[in-house]
Amino acid sequence: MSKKTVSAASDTETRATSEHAPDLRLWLRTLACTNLIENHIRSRLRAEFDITLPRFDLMAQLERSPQGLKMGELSKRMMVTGGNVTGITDQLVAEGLVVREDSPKDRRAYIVKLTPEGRRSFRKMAEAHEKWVVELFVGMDENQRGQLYELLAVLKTSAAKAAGKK
Amino acid sequence: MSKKTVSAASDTETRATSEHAPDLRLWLRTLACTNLIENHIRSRLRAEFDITLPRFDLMAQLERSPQGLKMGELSKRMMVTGGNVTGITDQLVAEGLVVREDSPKDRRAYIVKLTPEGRRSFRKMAEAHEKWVVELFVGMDENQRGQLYELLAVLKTSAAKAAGKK
DNA sequence: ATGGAAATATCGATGCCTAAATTATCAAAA
DNA sequence: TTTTGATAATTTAGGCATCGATATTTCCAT
Repeated sequence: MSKKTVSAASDTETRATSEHAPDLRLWLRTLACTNLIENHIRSRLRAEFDITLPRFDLMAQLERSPQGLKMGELSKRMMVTGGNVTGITDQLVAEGLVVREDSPKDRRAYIVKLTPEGRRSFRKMAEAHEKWVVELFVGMDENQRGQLYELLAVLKTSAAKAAGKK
Repeated sequence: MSKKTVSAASDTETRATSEHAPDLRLWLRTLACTNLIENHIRSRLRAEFDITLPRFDLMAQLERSPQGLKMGELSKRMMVTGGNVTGITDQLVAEGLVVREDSPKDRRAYIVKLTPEGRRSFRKMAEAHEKWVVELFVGMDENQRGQLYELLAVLKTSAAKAAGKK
């Protein structure tokens, strides 16, 4: 009867099987959605602004903290390791988009800030970025978006708790 | 009145500002959830089985396609580039967990399959993996999980459409 | 004060990931 | 045939990401 896998799946979710726990299927679907959107945004950022997603993300954090952030704060907020932040910051410094200033309070720490050019550059990109995101969610109605937002809050709490206590 | 940012945010979602479009906040929350869960699973896979998440994912694809998969099919299903699949497969071959067989139909292509050891090894890991996922979702009730699952289907369709054309 | 634990950032090794170029094969048309 | 174009996989170069180790500095209990 050749079920002939609907093929051309192109999708992480295909990892799920009917025997799998519903939670697993739910997780794989979540992952598939995120990858789809993230990959799309990543390639558009590259194509249209010649910037990488991690650099954009770091700049976004600084945009909303005009007083600047310490490396460790960036690391926490971006949910990546400290060594990683060091590397991304190096690149952005080399491009003149951010600066590392010595912290007056703590000689171990730096305060990272957007440069004027960095701020200008980011604002232009952020505008386009937001438009792309809106496009990607346009197939959901107002109500669905609201529900999804609330459900993800529940999930976040659940996962943070489970992940936190080892 | 110093709202004083609830701080200790530790969260990508902090990128959102009240001025941001609701869609953007929704997207950032989605991303935060995924990162939280994915990072947790990644570190447990490493700690308990000394394997990376990408290798686990590749093996998971093969587990449910016992006839084997071509490199390109793996690439599509995992939503990563072909060059990436080449590298991950190399590692798994070196570990004796998968094999590359010549395709009888097409001399350009390989068929990748789990070895008996790979299958045995994967099944043990998958069992633990599924348990972790269940733990992470335990804070959502049955109804919420069902709703989330359906809403993500809508999102996936929406995003695939928007990302596809253009 | 001071000695030890914790915090801040960086570095080095390793592996993932992409984009672009390359090699080899296939398939279909001139 | 032989050319043409597409497809399958790899390779290369650059950047992202983790982990573990290191050097400095800070904090605190003595």
